[in-house]
Amino acid sequence: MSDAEIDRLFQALADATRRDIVARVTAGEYSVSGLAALYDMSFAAVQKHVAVLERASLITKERRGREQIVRAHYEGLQRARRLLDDYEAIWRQRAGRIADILAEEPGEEAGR
Amino acid sequence: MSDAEIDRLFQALADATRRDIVARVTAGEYSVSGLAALYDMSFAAVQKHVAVLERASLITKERRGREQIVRAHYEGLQRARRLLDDYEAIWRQRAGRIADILAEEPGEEAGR
DNA sequence: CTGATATACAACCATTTAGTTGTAGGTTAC
DNA sequence: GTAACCTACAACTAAATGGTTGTATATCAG
Repeated sequence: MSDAEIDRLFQALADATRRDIVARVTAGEYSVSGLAALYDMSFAAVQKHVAVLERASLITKERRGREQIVRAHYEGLQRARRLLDDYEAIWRQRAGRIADILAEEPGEEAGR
Repeated sequence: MSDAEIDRLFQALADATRRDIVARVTAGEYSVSGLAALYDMSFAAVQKHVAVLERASLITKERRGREQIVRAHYEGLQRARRLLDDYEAIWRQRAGRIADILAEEPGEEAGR
């Protein structure tokens, strides 16, 4: 996963409207206009938010007649969560090292 | 946790340099200038990235003499991860509902 | 005290973002 | 076919972002 992809992923999540869209389409299906009706902004603005989420692989669109059905793309969300898990792993690793150092007998060279 | 706080959290993670800073200060201690030496940009630019991470509660700074020591703030990272966990919970809930619907006996009113 | 180091912050610039309105192209209903 | 609806996209604006340089302040070494 490239830096640019990860950038897009977190950038997409850094907006309350977009997070709400993700939550809603995760729970059920919505058309773009169905989503647009929920927010106090223009259709075009919501359409742009949907486009940002799509580029971030957090949702997918599928045409059904004249509507475009928006669905959550579970994998995108999973990838974001795994990245944060990786940071937590680094943290736990460090916590383990500190515990090791503290467990060393006093008088020994702690840094060696 | 307010929308603005969550915005700041994900926004802070949406930059490769800042993610690298988080990873490094999670593994060990760095001063601001110690971090700045790692990247091909001005000290002031790195300082700004550190400020963004601090406002997002992903790191803390502590003055030690003339240096400012940067440390990871585990709680901030945890909060981000929990938010993504919440989305996954919504997903699983939906997956459960779908399984329930599929499990209903054919002939019953599925929508009722 | 002087000089070097570490940080903070203001001012500026280019680019991106989040919103708007307007226009155009398909699809459905009648 | 015509009207209504859904979507796409261009063009514009205001504000935020990511970078720069320059200046000021505090700390440490000698």
